[in-house]
Amino acid sequence: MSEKFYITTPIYYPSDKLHIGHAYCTTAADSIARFKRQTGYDVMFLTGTDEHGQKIEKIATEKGVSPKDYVDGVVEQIRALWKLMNITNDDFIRTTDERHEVCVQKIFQKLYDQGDIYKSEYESWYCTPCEAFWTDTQVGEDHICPDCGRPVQRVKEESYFFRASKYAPKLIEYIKENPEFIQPESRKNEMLNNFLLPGLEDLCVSRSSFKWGIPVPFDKDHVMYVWIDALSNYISALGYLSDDDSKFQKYWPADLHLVGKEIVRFHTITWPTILMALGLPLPKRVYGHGWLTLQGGKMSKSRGNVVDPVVLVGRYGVDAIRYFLMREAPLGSDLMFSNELLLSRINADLANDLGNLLSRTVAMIGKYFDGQIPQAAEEMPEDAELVCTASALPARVEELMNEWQVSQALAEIWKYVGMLNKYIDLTAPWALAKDEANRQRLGSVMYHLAEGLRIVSVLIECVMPETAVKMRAQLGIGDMPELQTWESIQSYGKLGSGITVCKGEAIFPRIDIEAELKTLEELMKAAQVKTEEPPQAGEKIEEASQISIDDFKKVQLKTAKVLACENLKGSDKLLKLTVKCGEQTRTIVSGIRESFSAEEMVGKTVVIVANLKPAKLRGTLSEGMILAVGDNPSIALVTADAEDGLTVG
RNA sequence: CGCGGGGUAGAGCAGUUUGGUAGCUCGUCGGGCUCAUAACCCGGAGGUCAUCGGUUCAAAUCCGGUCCCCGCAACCA
Repeated sequence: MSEKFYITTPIYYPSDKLHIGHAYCTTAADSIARFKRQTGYDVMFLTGTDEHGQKIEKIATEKGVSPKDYVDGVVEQIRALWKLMNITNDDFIRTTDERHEVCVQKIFQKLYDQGDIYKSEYESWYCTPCEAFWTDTQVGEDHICPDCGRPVQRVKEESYFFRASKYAPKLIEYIKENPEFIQPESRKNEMLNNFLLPGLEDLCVSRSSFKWGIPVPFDKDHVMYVWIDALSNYISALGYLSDDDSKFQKYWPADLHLVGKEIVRFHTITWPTILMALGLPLPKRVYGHGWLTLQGGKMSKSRGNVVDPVVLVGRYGVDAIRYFLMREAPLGSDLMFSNELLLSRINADLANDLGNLLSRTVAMIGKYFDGQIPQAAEEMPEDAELVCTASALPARVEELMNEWQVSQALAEIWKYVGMLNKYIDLTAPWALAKDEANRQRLGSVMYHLAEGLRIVSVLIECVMPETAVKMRAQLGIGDMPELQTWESIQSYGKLGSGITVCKGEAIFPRIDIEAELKTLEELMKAAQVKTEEPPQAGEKIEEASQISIDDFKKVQLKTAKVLACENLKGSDKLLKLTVKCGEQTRTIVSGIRESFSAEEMVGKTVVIVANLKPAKLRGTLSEGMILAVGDNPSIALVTADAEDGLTVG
């Protein structure tokens, strides 16, 4: 019976659609899960969504739908994203699943019954108009609501608390005795010095200020606060405390909780103390991965600098994106993202090194041997190094993958790809082909290239599953599963001769980076409503890249009449406009308040970009963009002396 | 002095644990090759390793001071 491996991602908060940072974490987990399966483990890979809480309740209310309907919609998008990214999770847990709610209520009850949960008072700041609670740091020294800017009041709320403090000494001991538990290592010290050693406070685990949560079983006025609800997903999904807990018996404790570095704390302190109270073993490892950063800063919805994975996958294919995410930086450190880095990585590693290697190999086998992979003959010195590297590679990759060094593993594989390219130069097959006497040698060279590529296809499969398939199709081994297993690359030379290769399309077409950067910039802009800051004059002018009429037609410009307009609360630059565009009315948020008052906007007929992807600005969904010229505070509007709802063009 | 991470060639990073000729990828310049996706291969240029001081025969690496960047501080992965 094979050994089990249980890996999880965090459950994501479906307040909005996910961005590439979430995709990063899930792709990493997926690559590791696939690798474990490949090397013979019985894998359980879990991801899901954390759907309760005040924030979701509020967003749903604003949109006029029930919280459940709202999250149902977002969750569908998330599932679609994982499908698009080729994520092979074995289960998808939602905290609104009945199985989860039942389980969590049992856990809560159990902790209460054994005296680990007690009733007390929770003191914080409250903003009455926003109906929101805030922490000391959130309200700042001035005690101002971070949302609406109005003063907040100090209030006390009755809450249930979990006796986390009781388990702190035991946890400190555990962390010290299990240095592998928190990774990377630097996080361990952070947790100990920052939170555990100074003394752990008990945890507020219920709220009565909002309703969108799992009810506390013995107190109708309270719903559970995030901690027990969300963290328990890792065991509720396995059927803990249910009629059938066979999965729990089999897979718990988790082998790896892969989490973002900002939630390491909850996974290495909160979660373990809950597990200790339940008398359950702790996860073997919690790994805090880094973030995707943009221009040195963190990507976040509120900064409006999110990168949409769907756009990128649509343009370059899922494997290119998966490769970039896994290759560009070690899992533990931050990963700098820019379009330029992405494109140059795709070109250099995937198009030039790997894609071109496959292409030239298959072409030469076609040209010199009618497409039949020849036999390897006598081994020459230059072959030996290749064979030696290839033979050692699987073990090396396995070692690195087992330390979650996906990036390093890929680097090792690419060293071998580099060697194969160099091997072609060294052996100069085109020269060998000129003399029939070299036919055996030529065949040998072709064989080593084909076998090398087969091995690479197996090694990269966990990160680039589609590419592995494409490579094998071209190598003519697509329908030979025995040549695709991890086992099959343990010894060099499993590839038989006489197999017919099949020249196909370039697996990674080379990208014209300069042109593509411009295109991408446009796409990203389109996906991300322009807001407060219009481009600085003079900065962006350069020569605008030329576009075709078809490109232009993609932008739907329409006339729209401003029916109503108000200042957007919480902002000093934005106006919220309600416009009529033909049959429909829509809301548009625009950063023109420094130039126009709300009153003077009403009644104007302006030109809008009608098919701009909606985006949220200061909490309000903006469904379009108003065209204007110049900079604040002297913007001029592009107005039209015409009906609303007409197409401009 | 809240805690943690970082400052190494034009860009992104490794090297710091166990001091001893500063390395990788991209870019750039020159050469080679023509099987291949203007790709591949070879070579060159480019760094006072943030800064000041200390220890040492020897410091990117150890110690201390200063400056700057980033993250965490009850939940944006």
